[in-house]
This record gives sequence, structure tokens and C-alpha cells, in this order.
Amino acid sequence: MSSSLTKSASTSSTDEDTELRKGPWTLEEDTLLIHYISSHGEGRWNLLSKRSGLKRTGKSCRLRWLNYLKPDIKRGNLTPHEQLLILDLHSKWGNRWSKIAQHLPGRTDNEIKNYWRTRVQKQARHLKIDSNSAAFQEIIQCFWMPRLLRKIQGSPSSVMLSQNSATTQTLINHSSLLPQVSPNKGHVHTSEKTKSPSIDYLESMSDSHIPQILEYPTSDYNTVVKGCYNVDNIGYDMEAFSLASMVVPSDFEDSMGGSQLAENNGVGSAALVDSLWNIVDESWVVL
DNA sequence: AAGCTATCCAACCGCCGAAAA
DNA sequence: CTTTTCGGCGGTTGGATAGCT
Repeated sequence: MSSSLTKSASTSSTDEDTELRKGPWTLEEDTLLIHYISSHGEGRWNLLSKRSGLKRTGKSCRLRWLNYLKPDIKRGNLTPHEQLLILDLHSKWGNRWSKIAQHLPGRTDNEIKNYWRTRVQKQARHLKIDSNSAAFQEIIQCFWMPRLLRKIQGSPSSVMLSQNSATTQTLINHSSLLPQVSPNKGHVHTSEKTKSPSIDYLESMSDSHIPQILEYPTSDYNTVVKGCYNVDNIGYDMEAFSLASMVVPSDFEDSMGGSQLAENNGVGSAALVDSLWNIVDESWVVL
């Protein structure tokens, strides 16, 4: 980036006249672009690049406009609503950023992509899990999304989960009440091309350590998520969350100091949930 | 205070499909 | 029908900055 700027700065004046600029946009360039679009409208980007006087490619102009200058761009941190949507839609569509962005008014695909890479994938890295793995998907669905949901609902009791709180206890579900997604040791590692330490851990677990399944307030979720879609949910079915079983990667223990996780009975699971929430609060969720 | 590291995010790149020539 | 051009998308880079030692 700087090299291209340096290059253009050091070239002769005739070169500067013809050479395309790269790197950060200046205020003057932004103004030029805004004025041109206000009088000619969006689109025909190559023509714009030729006629506007901007020494930028059409692509560059388009990107600058769509990701930064367009008036309805929403700036600032993503709300819990938006985060929840991104997680949910990504679980359905994968890295279809532009498609996901269509459901978040004012947010760009670039912003969502950056969010995913910097926030979500960071968590995966910390947990030493592949962010595309089934295990990580389930962590998102069973821990982080319910947590966001509760933040959206603004319930103090759910925000301030404590080890012995009733709210925490409600998170611990009885698997017989839920659609049975088998405690999926197999599920996890069939999706893994190479086994991670976490998977080794899972495989070594006895049945008594099979992951807890967390209760999910599906109806509440539907209400909240439906409410924040900007379209009529066409093509978006609300079966939403599979109540997949929760896997507890061994690395969670490392990331938390491990003290509370020795036992994996109900109380231990509550502590796990509590600790996970704290991790999410501290490093991930931006209100 | 200085150097190092991690994080964020604006911007670029290559590829692809659709439309135009 | 083939070639060229354009717009759009997802992946990646690297500068700026905050935080840490």
C-alpha cells in the first residue's frame, strides 16, 4: 500500500496524470466521488472512474462508495441483535458475506467479514478449534447465541449468571426433553479432516462425560431474531437452531485455568457455562 | 519512554458469471 | 458463437493504533 503511494509520489508529473492511485482515500477524492454519484447516480463504475477525475479504478470507487461513503452505512459496534444474526446466518450460509449483509441494514459485507475473522475466528483460535469444525459451530449455537439472546432480552438474572443461579440451572437441560442429536463424538470427528487435541479429548471421554445439552429458548429466539430481520424472512426458515449437543473441548479448561472443570456433573457444567459466559463477555461480545 | 505484539479494518487482488460487443 | 468488459464476491494484506512488557 505504502509502496504504491511512494511510487506515485516519486513519479514524474506526466506519470501522475495517468497512473492510478492506490491506498487510503483522501478527503478530496471522497468529495469528488460523492459529488459525482449525487449527480449521476451509482453504477457504471469504470465510466465514473474516467469521467469523475478520480485516478482510481472503477472497482476502487465502487468499494469506497459501498463500504464507506454511502449515506445509509451504519457505523460503530455491531449490536447483539446483529451479532446474533451474523452467527445464525453464517451457520446456514457459510462465508456468503454479501448475502448475510442483505439482512443487516446499513452493514456491509466487508464489515461482517471482518467481524467474523477478527472476533469469531479469534475465539476459535483461542480455543484451538478449527472455526469451521462442527465442535466450534456447536459452541456458537449452544453457548454464544443463547448468551447474546439473553443480552438482547436484557434480563439481569441472565446477564449476571452465577454458579448457583436458577438461570444457570435452566441452561442445563435434560437430554430426553430435546430432539436427540446424539452425543456426537462421531459427529464431531467425521467433520474433521485431521484430529485436533480437542477431538482426542472427546474420544477419550467416558459416557458419564458426554457433553451436556443446553436448553434453548427457541420460541424466544424466534421472536427476537425475526424481529430484527429487515426483510420478510423470505427464504429464511426459522427452524434456526438445531439443538445440537454441546461438546466441551479440553482447551476451554486451559483457557479458564481449569479449576472448575474437574467435575462434569450438573454443578460442574453450570460452572462451565458460567465461565464460558465470562469469556464471551470479556473478549467477544461488544455492546 | 521505547520497543514489541496483537488487533482492527480499509483497501486491494484474483476469480467468476453475466451482459455487451 | 466467441471475446471482451464490467460488476460483484470472498480472500487476503498491511497500515494504524492500542495494549503490554
